[in-house]
Amino acid sequence: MVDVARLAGVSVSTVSYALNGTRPVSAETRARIEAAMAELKYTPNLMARSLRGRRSKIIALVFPGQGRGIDISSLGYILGASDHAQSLGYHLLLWTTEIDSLASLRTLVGQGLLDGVLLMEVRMDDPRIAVLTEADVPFAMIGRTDQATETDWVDTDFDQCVHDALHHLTDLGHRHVALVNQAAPILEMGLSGAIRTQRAAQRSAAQLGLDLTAVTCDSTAPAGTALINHLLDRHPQLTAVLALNEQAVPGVMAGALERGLRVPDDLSIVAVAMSEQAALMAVPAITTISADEHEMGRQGVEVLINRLEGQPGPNTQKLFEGTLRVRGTTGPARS
Amino acid sequence: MVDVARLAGVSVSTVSYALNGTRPVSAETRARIEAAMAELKYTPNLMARSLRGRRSKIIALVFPGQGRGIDISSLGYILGASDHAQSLGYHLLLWTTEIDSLASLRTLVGQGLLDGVLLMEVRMDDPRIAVLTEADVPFAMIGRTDQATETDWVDTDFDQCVHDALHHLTDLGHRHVALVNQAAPILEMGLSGAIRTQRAAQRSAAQLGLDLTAVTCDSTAPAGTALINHLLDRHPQLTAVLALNEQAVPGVMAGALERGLRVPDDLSIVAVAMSEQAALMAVPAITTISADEHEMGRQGVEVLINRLEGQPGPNTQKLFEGTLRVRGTTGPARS
DNA sequence: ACGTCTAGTCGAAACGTTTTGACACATCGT
DNA sequence: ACGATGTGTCAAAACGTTTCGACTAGACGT
Repeated sequence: MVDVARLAGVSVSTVSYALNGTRPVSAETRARIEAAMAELKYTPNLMARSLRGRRSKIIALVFPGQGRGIDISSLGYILGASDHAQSLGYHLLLWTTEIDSLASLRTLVGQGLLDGVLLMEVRMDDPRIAVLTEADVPFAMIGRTDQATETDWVDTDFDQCVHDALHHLTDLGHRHVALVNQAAPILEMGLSGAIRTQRAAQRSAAQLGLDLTAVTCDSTAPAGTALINHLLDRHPQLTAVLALNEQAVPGVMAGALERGLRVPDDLSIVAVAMSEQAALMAVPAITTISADEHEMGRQGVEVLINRLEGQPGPNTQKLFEGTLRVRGTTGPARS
Repeated sequence: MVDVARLAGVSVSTVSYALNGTRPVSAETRARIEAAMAELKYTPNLMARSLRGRRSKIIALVFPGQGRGIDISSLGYILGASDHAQSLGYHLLLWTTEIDSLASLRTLVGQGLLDGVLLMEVRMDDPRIAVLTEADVPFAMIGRTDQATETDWVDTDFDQCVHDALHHLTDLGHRHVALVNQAAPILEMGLSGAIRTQRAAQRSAAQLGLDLTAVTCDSTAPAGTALINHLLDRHPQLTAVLALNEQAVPGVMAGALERGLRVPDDLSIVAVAMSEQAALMAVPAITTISADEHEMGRQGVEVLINRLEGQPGPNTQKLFEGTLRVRGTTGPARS
């Protein structure tokens, strides 16, 4: 920058003003400065800028992805967030350590590297919020806590998803439905989507007069297979499955087939919050109800950056309705 | 840091020495400093450190993920890289803009924010290398270019994968095999894995006396379905498919089933570089040959950071063999 | 003709570290 | 008893920006 200033015959501060428009600069001076920058291939140093200006244009996406295995929908969120961050001129740091490691989160935000944080895999009572509040780091969430009034978030409308899914099944004549949720440890630690789905399913089932059996299932295809076998042994009257477990669903289908059941003739399946891609990979393609993950990731970043740059204002909270896509795994209940 | 120094009754430089071990500090002084740091909840500021020390401990993972849709194996690489970066004390920046946008890459590395770059989706002749070399930014690749002697990389051994896969099919009596590769634009732009697979397949087929039909296919299940129909119309003698297209494979299976063909009895399928998870989601589970993506992502970071911190030395280049996992989609050729 | 405003520019201080050179003191081999 | 070596500490310079206060010159209203 000193070189640019010298070459353009102005002071460094003038170069800075030309760069940021902080103060007016005459047209001819600006032209000389720009020429000098081009000639020297000058790019502003982000570290110095951040150090002085105490804003780094870096946000972190906190994604403790290990507990659940890898699902495609997660990648959708991540890519959506990353794309949008870049288009808004931000850098996206990916932080994948386990959710319980609060110390590492504290260190991360303490380093003064981040302008803000976007939280994924939110729990109903999420200890990370205290850490971030204490460190005074702005944040937003993809997902929401139990009392989520004072925070910014985007989330899937699980109530609506579950209700519409169960409604769909009821319309087809199903009366006995199993909810295949995430793995037990995940429910125990209170992952928001899993808990909300559970609650919504119980509520909707009661309302629709359905018999609902709620079970947990590890996030692997084999676990799904084992589970559906166990489930059908115990509850032979079951004709439908509502699943919040992208990875177990194919296993459930496989298990049903192995038992000689046809999908959807003998067993209907509808998956909540499963990605399009995963749904289309199965044969038959899976009936799903979910919100667009890419868009949600995008909006998460949008909300966060709005908080960073906008005036204080009230919290932004966006609920995304899922669209029911009836594909090949739901049909009339066998009589 | 000034506060810590004051509280501990030493100078800032001494605090710095205690922090980094740059110079000896007496045990009692160190204890006082540590107490002061704890009391003040001091965390070193990364921006200042980077500005002065000209190393940021930030690396970027350049992952132009949009061209191909989203596949699970990609997420494996990303998570592997992210985990390992963190365990080595680095931050991982995710950069997802399109591969052709060299200008944006130039800007990124020009900002002096990055210690190094890890490149994914490498082309046989990759223009990004020139950009990085010119900007004098250390880099490593997951994948490799055509003449990859002067660079650091980790890559799947596509030759071995393809050869073993075709060998497996030959052993089962297959003589007429189709190679279902990535989408045409991806091959045209020279994506390394796709090109290598193509070449290796042709070479191995010739060697094994196989009749090989190589085709491209968009990365979606429906495209796979359309393709296999077209393919079987034209080449009814086909009994096996070798695929490098995680997302099309389920579509290929579905298409075959719709035609009344059984898998693997009438059509065998083996997928190259498909993730475990995707393979297990299908029914029957898909026979694959692939390297561990998580481990490769990990090693990519390892190699990069080794270059950053180690002495100059020769280039590190690691080829990962794929392991053949025979599952439910390969069987004896129908006679 | 006088103060007031705005455009345009500059020099210097600040952001929070690391690193350099210098110094004091003790230990050691001869 | 003497230089050499090693340990422990400090003050100050640097890293590359942004921003503050100050200044000039012209325009404007009265």
